[in-house]
Amino acid sequence: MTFQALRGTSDLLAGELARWEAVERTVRRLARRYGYQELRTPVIEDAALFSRSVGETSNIVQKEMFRFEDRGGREIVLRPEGTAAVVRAYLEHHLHKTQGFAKLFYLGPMFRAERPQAGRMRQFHQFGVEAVGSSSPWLDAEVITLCLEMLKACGLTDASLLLASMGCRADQAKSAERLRKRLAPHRAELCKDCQSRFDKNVFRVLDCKNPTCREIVWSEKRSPFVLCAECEAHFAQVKRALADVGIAFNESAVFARGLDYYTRTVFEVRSSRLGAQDAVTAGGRYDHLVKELGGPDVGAIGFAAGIERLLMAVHGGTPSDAADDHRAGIYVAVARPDLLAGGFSLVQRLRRRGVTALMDYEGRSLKAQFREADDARCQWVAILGEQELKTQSVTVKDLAQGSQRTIALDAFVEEAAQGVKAACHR
RNA sequence: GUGGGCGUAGCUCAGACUGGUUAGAGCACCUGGCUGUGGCCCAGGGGGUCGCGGGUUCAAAUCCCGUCGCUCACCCCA
Repeated sequence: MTFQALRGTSDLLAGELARWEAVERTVRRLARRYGYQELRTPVIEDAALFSRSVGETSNIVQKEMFRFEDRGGREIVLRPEGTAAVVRAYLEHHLHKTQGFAKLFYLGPMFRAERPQAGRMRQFHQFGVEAVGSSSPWLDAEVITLCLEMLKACGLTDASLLLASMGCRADQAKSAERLRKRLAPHRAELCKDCQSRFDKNVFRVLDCKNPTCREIVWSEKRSPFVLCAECEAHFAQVKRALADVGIAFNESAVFARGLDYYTRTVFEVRSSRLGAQDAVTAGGRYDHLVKELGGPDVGAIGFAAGIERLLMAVHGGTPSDAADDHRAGIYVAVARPDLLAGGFSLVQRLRRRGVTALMDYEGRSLKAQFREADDARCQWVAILGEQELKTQSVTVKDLAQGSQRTIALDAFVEEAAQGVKAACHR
């Protein structure tokens, strides 16, 4: 009986992890540059948090949450997204009272019980940014700019930004009504899914792939979306601010986010280097969520980016072992198995002085030890043999140059430790 | 939840259509040539319930059925 990682989950090994760490470093560096502070929330939350925020009728809540009952009969879920939890924490720690406005970012795993495919995992990872407590359009521009800067700094070169405004709640109701009125005469012709979408969430009919549905939707040229004067002004300001800092975008009237909390500005960043799941980032304003979760009536905006998708778009299928010429560290090789004790005390002396040091404990041939030193990309091999033992010295070979010399043991340890210190000051 | 493709060595894959001696290759790994020296070369070696279960047959990696897994797509989304 052998075990394997659950469907839609995966292990990350050293080579791949280097890329993840680079993304995490970049995200933290840029987030702080823009004044956002890291927040870590639990992976499990009260199920109601998401049904209330993301929406009872949303796909995520209806069929994609990992849900279970704990011993006290509480409904628990593995978080399917980050925004609701951030707002929950914002309120739980009274950030609305102590600082009013909070700029937060997070990084971590999310869970959705979907059928896996390219760019879609059951446990996937996101980094995200949330600015909670303001309705300023400048903040929309800041968040979108930060998002693009992060993606670019991570190496994404073909990001395309899609921008739209869903309007306020009143606008959405009006738009929905207009759309329903337009579709009503053709209701019987719509596909089965759209029949139910008509009542549940009409906007979803707009991105139906069914040819008949498409034809009906597009038969009227005028957009079903209406924006009130305030929302129109807000959106115009966002677009102006983005243009001022040189951010290019495509405006699209027909994409609407499938999460109920979105209002006004919504955006998505896609990459052409991805398959069917081409959204690397999505986000938008959620001006009523804080209040709906029991807080004050303040606006907020944020986004979440999929790390797996980002890495896929940046590196494609390139293997990650990145065998560069960089060599570092010392491999201690012993000429005979009975010298293992001397070798072990030498690697420990080196490690305690901050030097990377490796050795083989199997008592293998020098040839095998050298091969391993080379595979591990060590810079030097320090040989301990009979001759060295007699004179309390080591023979040190530079693997890149092939040169070799014998020096006193204590002097060697000192030299190696100084070398590390020098490298740190550089 | 629905469809397509694929499961043979650690990895990438031949072999399958036209069942037939001990199931192969390359890479990786180990050992030796070079008894105190890496990369290159040469020689040798270890490693496989052919995903699993059943059926057909004298005989199944190969044909049939089922099942599990992976993968891509739909849906939806990061």
